[in-house]
Amino acid sequence: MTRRSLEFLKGTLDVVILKTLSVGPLHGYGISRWVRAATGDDFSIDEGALYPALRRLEKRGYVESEWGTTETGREAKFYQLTRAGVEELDSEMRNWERYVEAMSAVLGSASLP
Amino acid sequence: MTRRSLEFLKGTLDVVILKTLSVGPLHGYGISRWVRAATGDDFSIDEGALYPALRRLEKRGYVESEWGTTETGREAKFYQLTRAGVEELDSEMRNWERYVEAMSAVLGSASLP
DNA sequence: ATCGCATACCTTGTATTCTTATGGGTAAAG
DNA sequence: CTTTACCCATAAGAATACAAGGTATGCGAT
Repeated sequence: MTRRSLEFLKGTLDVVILKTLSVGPLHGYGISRWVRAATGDDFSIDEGALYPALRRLEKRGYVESEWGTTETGREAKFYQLTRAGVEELDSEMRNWERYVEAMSAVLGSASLP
Repeated sequence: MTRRSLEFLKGTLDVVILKTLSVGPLHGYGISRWVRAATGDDFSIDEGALYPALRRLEKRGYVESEWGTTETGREAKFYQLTRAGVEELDSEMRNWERYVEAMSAVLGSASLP
């Protein structure tokens, strides 16, 4: 059976991107591929969401960009985390964990027999 | 220290409401209180989100409403799950679990030392 | 008695963020 | 030479949550 890719819950894309960049500088397309691979196609970042998100993150000072050349010899804009970005990632990850706990508290409770 | 209430990720409010109603029929204010209690104030449903959400769910046939009287003698609109609502809850809960797994796959991976 | 508080409903406006659609361009592979 | 993979980007649209405000009732305390 075909497992459709999940839609992103609004607000979680940023932390996914930041986390991906915590491995090292990467360009948009690379981020997209990394995420898809890491999640077994469960997450597939649409480019219409990715590039605006990267600009958003840059505007907020969480990432910096620089044009460079990929391993395959193409021009690409490489993004890397700033110090503020590292802190933001840390903060958002804790937030996510707390969110999951809260959801568990609700969804895990007993319902009617 | 003060723990601010978490913002809802868009898309998860519905499943929280449906789950709350799976315990039994309840009115809006009661849902709000139940959720706050169950999550230790981590989730606090804003009324500007709750009532539109209930209408949305009713429009989609996942809940039905009926005016009644609360234990405290007030008029209140009681909502209860429909059969379709039960299925939707089930579906959304599985979806949520899959989402958490995908997020774990990303956030749990090793980053730079 | 009346004041405030908790209870209960609702609407409007605003902001954010994702999706869908669309567009451009280069290089490698079939 | 045509398709696939690589790479960037914007615009229109939908969806949803938040903020803020408004209405009204019953109850306990002053």
